[in-house]
Amino acid sequence: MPSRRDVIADDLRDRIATGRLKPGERLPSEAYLAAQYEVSTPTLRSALAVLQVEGLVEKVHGKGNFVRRPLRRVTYTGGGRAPDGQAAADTVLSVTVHTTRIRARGHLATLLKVPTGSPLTEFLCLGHEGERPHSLTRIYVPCDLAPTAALREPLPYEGVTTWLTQLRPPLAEVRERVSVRLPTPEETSTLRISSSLAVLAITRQMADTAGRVVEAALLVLPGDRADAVFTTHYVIDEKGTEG
Amino acid sequence: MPSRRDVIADDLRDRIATGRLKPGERLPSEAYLAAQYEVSTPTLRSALAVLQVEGLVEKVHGKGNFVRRPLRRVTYTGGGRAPDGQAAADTVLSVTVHTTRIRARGHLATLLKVPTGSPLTEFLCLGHEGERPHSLTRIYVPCDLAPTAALREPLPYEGVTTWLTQLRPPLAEVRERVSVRLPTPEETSTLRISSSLAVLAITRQMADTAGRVVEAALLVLPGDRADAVFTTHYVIDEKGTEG
DNA sequence: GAGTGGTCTAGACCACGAG
DNA sequence: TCGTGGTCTAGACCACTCA
Repeated sequence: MPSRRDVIADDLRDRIATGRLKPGERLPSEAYLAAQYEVSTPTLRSALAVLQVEGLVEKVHGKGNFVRRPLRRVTYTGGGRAPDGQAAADTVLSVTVHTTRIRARGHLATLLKVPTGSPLTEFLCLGHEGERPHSLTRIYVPCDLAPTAALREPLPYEGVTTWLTQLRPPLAEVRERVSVRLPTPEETSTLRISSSLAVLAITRQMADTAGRVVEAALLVLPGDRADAVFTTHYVIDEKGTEG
Repeated sequence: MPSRRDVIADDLRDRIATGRLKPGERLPSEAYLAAQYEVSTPTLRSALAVLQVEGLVEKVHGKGNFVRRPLRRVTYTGGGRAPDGQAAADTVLSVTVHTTRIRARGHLATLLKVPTGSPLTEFLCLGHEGERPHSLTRIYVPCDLAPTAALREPLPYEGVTTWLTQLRPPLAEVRERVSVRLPTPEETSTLRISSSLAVLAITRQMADTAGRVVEAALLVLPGDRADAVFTTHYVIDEKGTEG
């Protein structure tokens, strides 16, 4: 038994898909649409909420509801580098918002495998595509490993990643954990997304050949336009295959 | 300015976190809670909706609202194998629901890099944890590569993965794309999840040393209890590092 | 100030589950 | 049958945007 909400959402979705409502276009007011569909405003609004979490409609308080322009998808490349061998994420405009020294505690200390209270350098990076932010990255590096220049002048994200490739001992392993969750209120405002839009959360650990964790990173990407790609190469050796 | 919905959601969340409401316990009725918080039922219900998408509360029509038991997290291991070198996902009870022959078309043909209309074998697998389903996997293999036994008697998921390790030419690359989206109505009922709970969708391509795609898989995992872990090892050679 | 969305109310009626 | 949640209504009042 389809609810009125779903019937209306389906109809509006179809109107958008067929171009009768164009990207960027403002929808009729909620009051008008409610009258058109012969439902109350809460019912119409619940239909719009469906389209909102689907990323098809954007609500702007005081202005109206708008058909969202199709978003270019953001692709995160796992393994610490992009397919062409460049450092990952170097093609996006990325802005380092903040570089600070903090002390490891709780989950962060566990991730970096350092004692609680160890000094860390935090890089807070906000990725942009034009005006819109599309990624929030918090990178943590043990202080003795961080480039000393980083604290004098903010280092861009690319700087951190390219610097990592020059490590001694060299980088040996990247471990990335991907999960889905709702954004925190802070992430909601920073990324300018709806609080009901799930995000792709990636926790990255990078270790050198000595087994030391040289970087831990927490990445947050909007779920409606983010992909993460991981490529594993099998190496043939004398005893079989290895991931 | 915190809305009443958020105030109520925060309070109930706290009651659950501190154990004043225990896992599995039934909440007071919505009418009772609405009276207790001095709000109308729609307002109270919107607060419960918040907790529902957070996975803290489960609504059961005709019975009541229940505190969800903490779910064991499901970890998908990328790269085609689990950390111990075993085939991935071999520790979960996995059930092959269906094995069929279909023909490649659209996105699937692109994924497998075969012409439209090519015969494929589809393995439809449902992973379980006890009574609850926790993963839906659709595996596609070109028919000439699929074990002929597979069509006589259903092959379990483990069978497919172990069989892949014995390929000639051997497996050379696994490429996995992770994204977030809302479940389709079919996935909602198969996985028994809310239609508003985002899922982790993984598209996997496996190629042999000749570059032929020997398997494409579409995995769907509930976002509230699924993680995916990817590990990349850097191999040191004479000219530098390689992912 | 006019028009928009954001929130909330106090009910109504229906569908489901258990006794 | 009774209590539960599911859906919906008709309207109120507030907050934001823009002329």
